[in-house]
This record gives sequence, structure tokens and C-alpha cells, in this order.
Amino acid sequence: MQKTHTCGELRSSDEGCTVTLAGWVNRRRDHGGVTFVDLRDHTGLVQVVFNPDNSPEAHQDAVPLRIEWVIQVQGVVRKRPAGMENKNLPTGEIEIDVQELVVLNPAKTPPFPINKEEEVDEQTRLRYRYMDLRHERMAKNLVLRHKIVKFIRDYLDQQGFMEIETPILFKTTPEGARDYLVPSRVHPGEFYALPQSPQQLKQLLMVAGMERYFQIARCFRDEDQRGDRQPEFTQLDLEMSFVEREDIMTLTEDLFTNLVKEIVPDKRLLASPWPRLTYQEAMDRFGKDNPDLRFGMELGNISDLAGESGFKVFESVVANGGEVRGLNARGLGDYSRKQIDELVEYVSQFGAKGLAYLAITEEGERRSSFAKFLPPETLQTVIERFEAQAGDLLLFVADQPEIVFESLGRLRVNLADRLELRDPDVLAFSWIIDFPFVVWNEDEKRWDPSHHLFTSPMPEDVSLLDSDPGNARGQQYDMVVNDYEVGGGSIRIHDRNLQEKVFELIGLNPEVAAERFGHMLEAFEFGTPPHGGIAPGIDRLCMVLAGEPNIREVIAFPKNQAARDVMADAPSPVEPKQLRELNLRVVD
RNA sequence: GGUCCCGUGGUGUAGUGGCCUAACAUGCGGCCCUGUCAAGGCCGAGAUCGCGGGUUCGAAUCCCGUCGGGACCGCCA
Repeated sequence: MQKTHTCGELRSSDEGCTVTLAGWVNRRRDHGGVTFVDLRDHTGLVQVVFNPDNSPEAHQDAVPLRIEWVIQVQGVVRKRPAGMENKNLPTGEIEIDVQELVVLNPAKTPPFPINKEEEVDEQTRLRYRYMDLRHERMAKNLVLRHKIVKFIRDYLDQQGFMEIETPILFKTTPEGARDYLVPSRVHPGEFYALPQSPQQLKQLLMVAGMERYFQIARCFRDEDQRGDRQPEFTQLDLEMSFVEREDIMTLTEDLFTNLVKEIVPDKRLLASPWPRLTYQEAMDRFGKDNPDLRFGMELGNISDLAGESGFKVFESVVANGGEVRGLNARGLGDYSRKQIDELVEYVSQFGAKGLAYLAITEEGERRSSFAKFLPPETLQTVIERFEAQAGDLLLFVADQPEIVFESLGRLRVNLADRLELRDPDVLAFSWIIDFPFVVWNEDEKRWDPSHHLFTSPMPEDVSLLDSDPGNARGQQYDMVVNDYEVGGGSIRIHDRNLQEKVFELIGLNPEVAAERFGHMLEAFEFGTPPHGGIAPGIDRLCMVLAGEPNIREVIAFPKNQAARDVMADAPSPVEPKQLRELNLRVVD
């Protein structure tokens, strides 16, 4: 080895040791007579000293050193002179008196500073990702990610789980997201697909009797990007046999509760055990099925008052089957008309046509877009329902339920940011349960699975699949933390007849079902145990635990928003020869 | 497919119609300096203001187009 120690590990207890260190020049301070270099590796920094009194040769050799050069030094660990300690460094009690310096590799001036955290254009960061990853922040994130994955593996191993790899080249499933297709050279005109998740394969492992399976699984979806979505991402894919919903939730909750305590002890769990909300409750109280529970500001419903409110907007919406719901933004009662207009513009992108408001200033003065139309007793009921006081701002959306929930759910989070109600050190995990089994797809005029097509309905709701599918609930559970859905799972169907019934319900005709999922249906006839599982997203979880604003910060080599790798420049055109071999031709 | 925001030395910013022959910090090069740790001091180099067109006596600045990036909507079983 070219080093005996890492840069970050030396302490005053190592005083007197002769050590060899290797790393990057983080910073250099040349005082003419004596030169200091902060030597960096991924474990941290240590100060190395080139003193001509100690080694004239090494001091001379250090003259040309520049930032990011890779060097090796041999020297003795010394306590720093009294008063010269650096309390900002874990290694600040000591320094290395260098005897010998070897330049392992010089370096060009980096494209952006490595030794300080500065917001650099993300394209430049991605183009030189190997340099970006030298930043302390990024190194920390990758270490955190490693620890999280290792904890998961160790924990599940102790619980009797086995990690099993499943194929990356698999079969297309056009029901879900768009597939990445891989042409087959030996089968012209035929394609593999990269898995959107190992869903089918893990269920087949249950058929195989594996009983407790997991995998840190790469998944691929050819959809447009977001701050929390990449075309390839990693999930903890987990499946168990002979279990009910409760078993999966208990195990998952225990896993992640222990993980947080062990890996991010500075973060506080808001509630343990995790709160459980039904889908309906989550929507009624928070307007979304991935609610941030770190703050209140719950939604309230005044649809019952709106019908005879005297306010035409409310009345006509309710008459047309819509709803009027609102929330109380405590502390924004002094918002100006302009600031309220900003909020209106914000909710407009979710389809809301406006916001009805009632603001009460700190002095108790009321301003409102609708109060004047309301009978005094009705207005009083509204005020009481939202416990409105001086300094409060009530905001209402009147529209079809989906728009009301979407607008207010987003507005609630937006307002919480303005009021700084979202404590970054708190983790509010929760479970959302009792999802509708299917949702009506108005465009296609059919029922779509609300989770995926292998999810089992609640046993007591199976009869509803024929009579009233919209009211059937699925055995599905979502794991939510701080406004992010970080995992979804379900108890699966293990009965061929029920699976076929579900295919029929969602409008998959039997021939297509047989072609795409025949292997699943067949497997169900060979003694499939009751089973279920969950798939928490590793990237999102790392992002939340690292306190990062987007998923790219916890992925070593992410794609940009256009799904492009700007470092390697992928995707890229290929040689005509490759296309010929694959029997492909590019049109257009 | 759509909406919004951003492109100024290597990096981060300022400049929003003439005072710009483009400023500041940092980085880069050179010189000085034996205890700094964002070391310090002095000197120097470095930008056709993303690109193309237009308006104007005059454009980094206004307009149109285009390219690149980001946030979001659609999409994400």
C-alpha cells in the first residue's frame, strides 16, 4: 500500500508515529520559509508541514505543488505547537512533519473549486462528476448511502432474508411506465425490456418457496425526469410468503426505525410507531396521499355551508357536484393582495380557478373576497370551524374534488415553507392504507389499478369487484416520509381466478393477458403461497436522510433532466454495423 | 407535449439603454514572506456578456428566434 493511514484518522494519540499518507492537495499555504499543505482523502483533512529545518529536500520539492495534485508524504505525527491547534478539524491537534514527498500525479486546475462548497452550474458538475464527487458533501452522501444499504442488508439477513439477483434483461410490460427496450441480435425484431421493477420475478421467487427475499434492485423507467425521479433508480425490493399486510408493515417499520436511530442519530422521528392514515383520511386532512406530517394546517370542509352561502362561486360549484375546502395559514393574516395573488397563481397550475380568502390582520381587521356575501351566522361558523384568530389567513378552493385536494394539498406545503414549519431535522414517517383498489380512467373509459395489477383487493371487498369496483379497497400500503412517497407495497394475488378477474376488470383481454402474463397465471396453479411485499426507494430515502433537495445528489453518476449522461454523452448514435447486426434501422 | 425561471473571465456574482475600453470575490501565473489553516502583501494574465437576427445614433441590457440548463404540469401500473 502507498499509505499507512487515512488522512482523517490521525489523532494526538498517534504522536511520534512515522506514517505514510497519500491523497490530494486540498490547499497549500506557502510562507516562503515553511509550507503547509492540507492533505485530503475521502476520510478528511490533515495538515502536513514542509519545514526546511526538518527536511530541506522535501521543502524544496513542495514548491511546485498545486491544488488537486496527488501526492504521497512520509513523515512523523507531531502535536502542534501550543495555540496552533485547529478546532475545526478532527485532526486539528496534530500535523505531519514531512521527511519525504513524492508527487504521484500533478493535476490541471479544476473546473470548479473542490475545497469549498459553492453552488456550481449543475451541467458543469455532471460533466466533471468525478471532480464533483471529491466535494466533502458528495463524499458524505455516498458514505451515507453505503451505510444505509449495508444496514438494510445486515438487518434483513438477520431476519432470515436472502438477497437474490433477478434479470436485467426481461420482458416488456407496457401496462406501466414506458420500457427501455433492448434489441436482440439472435432474435431479429424481438426485444428485451429493462425491468421497471422485479415485481413478477419476486413473486415467482415466492412460488419457488424462497419465502423471504430481498434485493437492492436497479429499476428502469423511460419517463420524464423530476427532482425525485431518475430513469434508473434503486429500490429495496422485498417479498415475503405467508404474511398479511400487518407483517410487512411491522417489519418495514422496524427496519427503518432502527436504521434511522443507527445511521442518522441526529434526526428525530416525529412519531413511533408510525401514524397510519387511510387514503380517505389523508386526502380529507392533507389533500394528498403523501402528506407531510411535520406540521398541522389541516384542511377543512365547508361544502355544507357553501350551498346557501349567497356567494355564487361556492353555490354553483357545490350544485355541480364540487366541493369547497380550505385551510388556515396561521400568521399570514397580513399578506398583501399581491402576496395572495402569488398563491392564486401557484394553485392555478393545479387547476384551481382561484382562492377565496379571509384575512384577519394582527389588529383584527378583516379583508375577504367572499365574506360580504355570507349571512353573518354562516361566516361565524366558517371562522369557528377554522378557529380563525387575528393574524390568520383562511384560503378556500371551490372546484371538483380532485382539483380541490391537489390545490390545497400543494398549497399547504408551499405555505409551510413560507412559514418555515418544515423542520429539516425531523423525520415524519407514516403509513397510508386502504387505497381504492382501482381508479377510473376517464380518457380510456376503464378502471386502472391504483397500485399495480398484482395487488390483492381487501378480502371483504372482493365481491365489490363485480358490483361497485370504485368502492373496493386494495391491500396496499404506502410508506411516506416528509412529503415523499418512499415506498409502496401490497399483499399480492396468489389465486389464478382472482388474477384473471382483475385483468378483466382493468380491461385486459384474455389473449393479451395470456401473452404477457401467462407465466404468472400458470405459476399460480402450482401451489403459490399467500405473499406480499414492499419496495422502498433507496434514492429518495437517501435524499431525505441526507437533507438533499434532489435525488441526483445521492447518486454517483446521475442523468440530467433530459435523461442524458453529460459526462460520457449517453445516449449516443451507434455504428451502422451495430444496427445491421441488430436488424435495426433508424427512421426519420 | 406544455408552463415558468436562468445563461456575463476557470468558478460564483454585480452591471438591466450611453458613466462598460464590462466591476467584485475567488481561482490562475510571477515575486516577497518560517506557524498558517478561506494565510498575508505586491504585480500580472484572463470575458467578442450562450448563439443568430432585429430595434436604436448607441445593446450585456429591449424585441424575435434558437441552443443549453433547471423547476414544475402532463407522464411516472
